[in-house]
Amino acid sequence: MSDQPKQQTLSPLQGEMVDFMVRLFRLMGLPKTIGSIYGYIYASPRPVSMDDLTQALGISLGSASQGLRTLKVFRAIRPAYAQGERREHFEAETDFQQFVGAFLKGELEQYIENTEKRTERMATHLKGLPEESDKKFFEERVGRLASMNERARRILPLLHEVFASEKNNG
Amino acid sequence: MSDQPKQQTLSPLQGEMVDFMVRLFRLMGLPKTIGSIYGYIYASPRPVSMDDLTQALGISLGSASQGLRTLKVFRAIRPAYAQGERREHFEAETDFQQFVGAFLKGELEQYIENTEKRTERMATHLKGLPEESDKKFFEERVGRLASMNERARRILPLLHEVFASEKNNG
DNA sequence: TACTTTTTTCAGAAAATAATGAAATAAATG
DNA sequence: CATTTATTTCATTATTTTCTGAAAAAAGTA
Repeated sequence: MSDQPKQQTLSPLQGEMVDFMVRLFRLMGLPKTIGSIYGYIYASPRPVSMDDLTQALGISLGSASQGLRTLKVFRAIRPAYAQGERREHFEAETDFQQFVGAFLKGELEQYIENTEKRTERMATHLKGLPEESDKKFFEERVGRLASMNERARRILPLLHEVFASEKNNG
Repeated sequence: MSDQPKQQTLSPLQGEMVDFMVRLFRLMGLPKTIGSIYGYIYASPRPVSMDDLTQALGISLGSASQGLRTLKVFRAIRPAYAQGERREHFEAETDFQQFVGAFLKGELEQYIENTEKRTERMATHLKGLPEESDKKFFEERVGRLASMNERARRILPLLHEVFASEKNNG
C-alpha cells in the first residue's frame, strides 16, 4: 500500500526527545505511554498517524487511541492533513509552555478549591470543641492550614506568568 | 500496662487533618501512609509513639516504622520526650512550608539538572545530522527544549520565596 | 447499500507501587 | 547478662495503575 515505508525505529535524537517528554509528562502525573506519544509526534517532521505510533513505539492500538484522546483534550496535539492519506494524522502543539501551564494550573486550582472547603469544615468542628480539649492547640493548627492554602491561592496567578510567554523570557 | 488509655479513634477534626495531609503529601508523590502518619502527629496535642500510630490509623508496624523514617529524613517530625515513657515519641514540625518547599525544590533541581544533560546530548546528535534530514526542523525543536529548561532553571529561586517565610506573607 | 478500513471502548492481563507481618536486630531494664 | 520490650528490615501479599487486544462502532469507499 504505502510506497514510502514509514520509519520503524527512532533515531538517537528522536529517542532522547521521547524520553524528555516521558519525563515531562510524568511530572504532570501522566503515564509513560502518553508522554512517549507526544514525544514521538514532537520529534516527527511530518504528521503522524496512529499506526505510525504503534509501529514506532511498540504500543497497542488501545493505548495509542486513548493517549491521542488525552493529548487532544490538553491541546498538546492537533489534527493535520497528510497528502492523500486516509488516516487521521497529528502534529505537535509546540508551545507546550501553554498546555503544561494550563494543566498544572487546572490541577492546582482544583486542589486549592478542595482544600478551602476542607479548612472551612475544620473551622466548623472547632466551634463545637469544649475549651478544655486542647481547643487552643487545634485553633492554631487549623489557622496554619487555612493560611497556607490562602497563600497558595495568591501564588496561583504567578504560575501563569511562568509558562505563558516565550516573548518576554526566551 | 498503661493507666491512661490512649485514644483509639480520631475526632472528626483530626480526621480532616489527616486527610489534608494525605492530599498534601500525595502532591509530593508520597504514599498515603506517610501523609496519614504526619497528619496524625500534626493533629496530636501531645507527642506520639509508633504504637499510637498503628492503633489510631490501623497501619502495620512496618509501615509506621518506614513512614517515620521518611518523615525524619524530611525533617517533617522531630523526636520529643514524653514523661516517663520508654518508647520514642514524635511531634510535628509545623513549619511545613519549610519542608514541603525544600522537598519540591530538591526534586525540581534534580529534574532540571537531568534535563540539561539530556539537551546537551541532543545538541551533540544534532551535529552529526546531514543537512537534508530535516536538520532545520530538529534544530528548532532542540532549541525549544533547551530554552524551556533554561527558563525553568531561572524560575527555581522564586520557589524558595513562595514557601520560605511566614513573616512576610502570613 | 454492502464492504473495507480505521478508531474507540472496555474487560481482563500485566506491571508498578504500597503495605503487611514475622524474623532479626537493637535498646532498655532489673 | 539474661530477659523483656521496642524498632527495623525485607520477602511476600495486596492494591492501584497502566496496558492490551478483541469486539463494537464509526467512517470511508465503491
